[in-house]
Amino acid sequence: MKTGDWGGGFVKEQRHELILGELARRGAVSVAALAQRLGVSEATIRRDLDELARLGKVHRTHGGALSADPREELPLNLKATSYAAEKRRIGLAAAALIQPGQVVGCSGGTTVAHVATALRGKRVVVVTNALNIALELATSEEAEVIVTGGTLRGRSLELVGHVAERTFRELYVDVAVIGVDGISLEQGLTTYHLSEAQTNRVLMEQARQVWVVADHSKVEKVTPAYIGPLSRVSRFITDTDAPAPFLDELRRRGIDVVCA
Amino acid sequence: MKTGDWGGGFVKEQRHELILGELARRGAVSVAALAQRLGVSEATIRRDLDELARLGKVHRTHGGALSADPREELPLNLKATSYAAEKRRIGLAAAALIQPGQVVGCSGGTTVAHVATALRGKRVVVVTNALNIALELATSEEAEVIVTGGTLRGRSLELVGHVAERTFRELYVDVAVIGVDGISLEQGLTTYHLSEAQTNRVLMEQARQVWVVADHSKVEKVTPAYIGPLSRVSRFITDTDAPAPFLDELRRRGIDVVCA
DNA sequence: ACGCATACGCTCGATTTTGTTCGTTTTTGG
DNA sequence: CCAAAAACGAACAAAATCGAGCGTATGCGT
Repeated sequence: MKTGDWGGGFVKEQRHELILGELARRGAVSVAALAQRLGVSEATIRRDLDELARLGKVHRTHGGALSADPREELPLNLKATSYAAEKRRIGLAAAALIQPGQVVGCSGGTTVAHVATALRGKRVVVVTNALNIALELATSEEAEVIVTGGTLRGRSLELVGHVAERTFRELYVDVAVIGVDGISLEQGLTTYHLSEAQTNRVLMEQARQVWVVADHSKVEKVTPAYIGPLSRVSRFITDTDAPAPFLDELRRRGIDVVCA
Repeated sequence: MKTGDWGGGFVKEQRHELILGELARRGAVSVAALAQRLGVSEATIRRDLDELARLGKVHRTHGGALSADPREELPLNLKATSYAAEKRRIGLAAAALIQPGQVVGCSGGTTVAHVATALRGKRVVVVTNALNIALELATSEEAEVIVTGGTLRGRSLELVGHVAERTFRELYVDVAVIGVDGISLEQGLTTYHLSEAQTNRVLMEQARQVWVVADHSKVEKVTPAYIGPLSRVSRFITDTDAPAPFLDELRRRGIDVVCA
């Protein structure tokens, strides 16, 4: 088999990652759909599912599987997130722009988690209100991690509320890396949940520079909760599929745009 | 080696660098693709991958390799902990004694993590300084989780320091569930790390009741850092292999002993 | 120059993985 | 409740991959 071109040739473990990712996002998968999506026979998918079931990671059903371990639904498995490749590049690009010794504030979200992964090995201080970001850096010898504390917001693993905001206010950060669910010329930065938006806003206020990271699917999208205006953003890091006109307009407004 | 080539002549270290780079970028590599890309035989790639695997830098698979996930070293997989069965029973027993609506403070440690797992589905408020405990409850619809914040202490996933202690002091908990590395009649409660001991002590001070959970291997053991005296403990929950004389002495001192 | 160590490619039998076929079980839809 | 359709599991065959052994080349020190 010729592997290595694009995403056609997967080894078993990659399929498992993808299956778990699909499961984390949708909660259920079907044998037929996975077989087609991954370009392998249904027998192979059944064997994969059986193996994952033996490991207790999925709950097998007729025609597919359900997620078994509730923790699998958490955004901890970075390889399994949507646009994982793009986000990885974004993370690497963002981390490369961080100077040693700087204090970096990180909001939640899987894109920011990729930034955190790329920050491992760099001598930095990371302040975050997201447990998945803290977890990414927990095994780093170099990075120091400060968690804000706060009330845990279920699936997103973000800490919000009075405790989180107060801790953020006690600290000044060189760079705030903000993950958003929508970035729009008209509506600015938005996310899905009000409490997270509020916490992010506090982080932005404490930062010398505000960097926004988001894959192209977030561009020109507006979600319910308003975080802040584009005027506070000093840099936007996205992938190469982001529409050029949008990026040009950002540049015209003085924002440094990076395409990874 | 034929050095006269183009860029195809790599020495081992260069290949290793390139493999790790590719792995960091894509998350997975295949033997065949690497062999073609680097212009060497597949046998050489296998040797490279085996060597990198011995160094713990990659995770070997059939047909290629995945980037070694450093998160696997974290105490997140409860089933893989030592004395998992005993700890699970301890967790269930402890959780059964918690009343709905109570506020529970949880320290770190895998035994306490099992308590947290058993608390999922109960309507309680959990205050904790340990990320693994917060994660166990993140998907719970019933339990509310408050994380103290603080400086992340590497592998143990505990938050310590000024922020953690201040948040604890702001709250009163009905029950503090403390995990210890040693419990001794003479030396009281001990753990391995001073900072964690200090944080646990603050939690104990804020609790109406202090429960200690530990499997039998911790009994009559003393570890470097002192947490507090047995006199503050109101209940000790352990497994059935704990030595009876020790438990009798605890009972004599007015501690409620539960063997799960 | 010689010997030695290291790195590499090649071959070949063993192992793992995958696809296919076929009889059986489960689900679905009257 | 019954029959068609879908899904399953087991068995087998083909392909890919692996590991080990062996020979060769290159570099290095004596």
